[in-house]
Amino acid sequence: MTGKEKPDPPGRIKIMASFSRLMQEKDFHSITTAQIAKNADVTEGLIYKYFKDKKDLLYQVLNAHFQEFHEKIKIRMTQATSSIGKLDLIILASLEEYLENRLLSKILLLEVRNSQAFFNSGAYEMVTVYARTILKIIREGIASGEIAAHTDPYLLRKVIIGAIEHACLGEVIFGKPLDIKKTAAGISDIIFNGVKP
Amino acid sequence: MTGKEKPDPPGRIKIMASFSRLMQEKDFHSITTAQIAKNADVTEGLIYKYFKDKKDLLYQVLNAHFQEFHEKIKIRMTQATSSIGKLDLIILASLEEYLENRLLSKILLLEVRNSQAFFNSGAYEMVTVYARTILKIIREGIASGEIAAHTDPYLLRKVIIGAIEHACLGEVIFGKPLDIKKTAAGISDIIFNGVKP
Amino acid sequence: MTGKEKPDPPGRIKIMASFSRLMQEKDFHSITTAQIAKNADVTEGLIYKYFKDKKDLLYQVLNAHFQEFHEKIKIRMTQATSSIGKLDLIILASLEEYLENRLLSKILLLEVRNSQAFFNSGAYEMVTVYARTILKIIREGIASGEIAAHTDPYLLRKVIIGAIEHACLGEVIFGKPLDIKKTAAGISDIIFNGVKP
Amino acid sequence: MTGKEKPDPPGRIKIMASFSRLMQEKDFHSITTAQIAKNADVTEGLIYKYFKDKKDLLYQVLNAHFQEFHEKIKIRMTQATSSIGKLDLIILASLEEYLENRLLSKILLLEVRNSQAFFNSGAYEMVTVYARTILKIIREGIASGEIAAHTDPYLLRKVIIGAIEHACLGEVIFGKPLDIKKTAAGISDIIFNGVKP
DNA sequence: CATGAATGAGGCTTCATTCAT
DNA sequence: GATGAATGAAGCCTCATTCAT
Repeated sequence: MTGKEKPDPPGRIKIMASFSRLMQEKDFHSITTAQIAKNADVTEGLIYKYFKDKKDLLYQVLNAHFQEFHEKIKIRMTQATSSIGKLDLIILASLEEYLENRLLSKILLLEVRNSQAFFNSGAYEMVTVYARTILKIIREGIASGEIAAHTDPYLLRKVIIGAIEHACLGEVIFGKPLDIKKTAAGISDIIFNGVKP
Repeated sequence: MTGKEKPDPPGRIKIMASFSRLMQEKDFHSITTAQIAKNADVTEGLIYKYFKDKKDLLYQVLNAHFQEFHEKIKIRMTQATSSIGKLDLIILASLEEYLENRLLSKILLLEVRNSQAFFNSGAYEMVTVYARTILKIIREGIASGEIAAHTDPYLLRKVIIGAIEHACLGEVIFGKPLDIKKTAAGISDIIFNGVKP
Repeated sequence: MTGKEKPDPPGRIKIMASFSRLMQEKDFHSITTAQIAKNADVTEGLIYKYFKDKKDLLYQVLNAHFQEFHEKIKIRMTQATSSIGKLDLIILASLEEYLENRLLSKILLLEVRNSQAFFNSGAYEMVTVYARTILKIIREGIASGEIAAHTDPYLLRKVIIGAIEHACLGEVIFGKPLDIKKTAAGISDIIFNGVKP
Repeated sequence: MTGKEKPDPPGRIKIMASFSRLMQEKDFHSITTAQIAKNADVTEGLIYKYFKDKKDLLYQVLNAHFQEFHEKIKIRMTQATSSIGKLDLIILASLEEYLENRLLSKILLLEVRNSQAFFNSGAYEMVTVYARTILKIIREGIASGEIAAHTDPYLLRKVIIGAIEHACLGEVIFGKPLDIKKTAAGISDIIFNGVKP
């Protein structure tokens, strides 16, 4: 009983939806406030009633999408018991989400890196939550002996996230289809078993 | 015998140098032609004598830097005999180059991904040459038995490049220092030996 | 018998108070209806229930403050008998009021002059009442022989008001402190006795 | 022979002229960059090639006009020998200039006071030069015994400038004609001889 | 080989104001 | 008596780009 949280005004919703739609097609810089407004069937001015900035709009939308993403990841992870199992699941789920939720992945893979500001924004926090989750699992794996003791957890995380993101790049940029299951399994195999015969 | 290659006119050189300098500090979108010109001690108009447009300037500069980069990589690779040894060297050399040549890495990691146009540009060719080099080595490794036969070469390449790029991200964006040798060795270890104990 | 004057509704009062407060800090143009409303803990819409527009709000507030101002001046003037005594008092009282009532002086010295509209507004009437009071006293002084017969009353008024206002400018704009008594006495001395030895 | 100072580009000149013209009719805030450009038969963008800001444009124009003003004042002052004679001339010349050069007086009397920024701008320097000139003459007058020893020079300056400015206000705002010679003489008489009979 | 004056399109943002509830 | 969602007009400014000289 948190009390009735008054729903967002229609204008706000329409603006966020419009922006989400546009982000699917173009990059942030190429989207103009005029387009956002027109697409939302709203006046440009209204954007600034609900968002400080065009950038603020990006962050808010990103936030909403990421929230969902992280929620799903967490739920799935309960299905695994071993640490490596969990990481497997994260790799799979991340790939799935990245590809399913093109908007999110575009923002994460392409836009966001450009702007110092982003990393100082609250939006970046979310990303780190995701990253911390991975780190935690790695440490558990090391503690439990599943992962070799001498492994640098930060570096392993870098390899995992790097592999995931790079694997999606082609899809995101060129729309090349990707066999998610196979890719996830392949990444896991390489990272956990190594490529030596 | 290409004949005497007439040297670039001073204006052209100054413009490229100026742009390179600016790219070290800011992102492409934030650099204005006015700044480029001022920084080069040249008039804005001159830029358009030598470059079709601002993007063309980016590609040309990128090209110049990448050429160097790839040259170095190739030279180093001669120092290794085994395929895995070569990949080790590539990982190390790439990290080194990325971090040493901030301009190049910034373009590669941040700018370039944003622009569809880039991938259709000649500039992207260069990147693929690098990627193909890696792929070739992987295939040699599989053929020679150094790398497990069931390995998907494309995926392995993705993991390698993903790991390298992600490892550099923090440095590039935040300026966090990175122990190159240790990082390179760690990545190699994870990918080639796996993280299982 | 104007009957019971129904008290102003709370919203109206809050809005005027809010606007007064804001005028203390910023100039009219820099104050937005949004700020006024927020500061008054009221919605923007309500402003337009009680005031025709933003300018109307200014005039109404100015009016209220000026009324007070003029009231005080009139009361004080009863304490003097000679015309020059009265003018002395006006100079002193005006300085006092200007400095005490920063809002009023800011409006009078800075805002109001900018707007043709103001001078066509009812608000300007008030100012002229003040000016007429001064003129009347000057004429009385000339009639009674206290002031040299050849003095142009309009011009003398200009000198008096000009001196007062300019003397306050520094304080109003920069917040430079001002010794009121000394300043008033000095102005009186200069104007009434001249500066020749 | 300071060398040929290259003349201002036509665009710059047209913009300043256009702005000067517009300032004659409206106040700063009501003048839009669009109007300035149209009136100058130039594109809006060009304004920002030559001026940092709309405000910068104001200052530059003010500067040009004030320079002239001060030049004239200085020349005239050489015609008087006594300090009071010089002040007489300043009063007369200032009135003349204010009324002749409506643009300057408008800026000085109306616009400029509104903006804190102005007083921190280089433009304000000029005004203080004028003010300092007056102060210097007053002090000379006191030293030479022309002006009563007990006179506060700052205050006297305030009275003089205040009288001049206030005397012009009506003309500037309403276009009421003003007999300059008579007004100047009247002000001088009041201030130097006092109004007592 | 290079200049420098000028353009034009459009971007983001602000704000007073209205109106249904 | 008051709210709050929404408007629309316009403002300032930026920038890549062109072209005559």
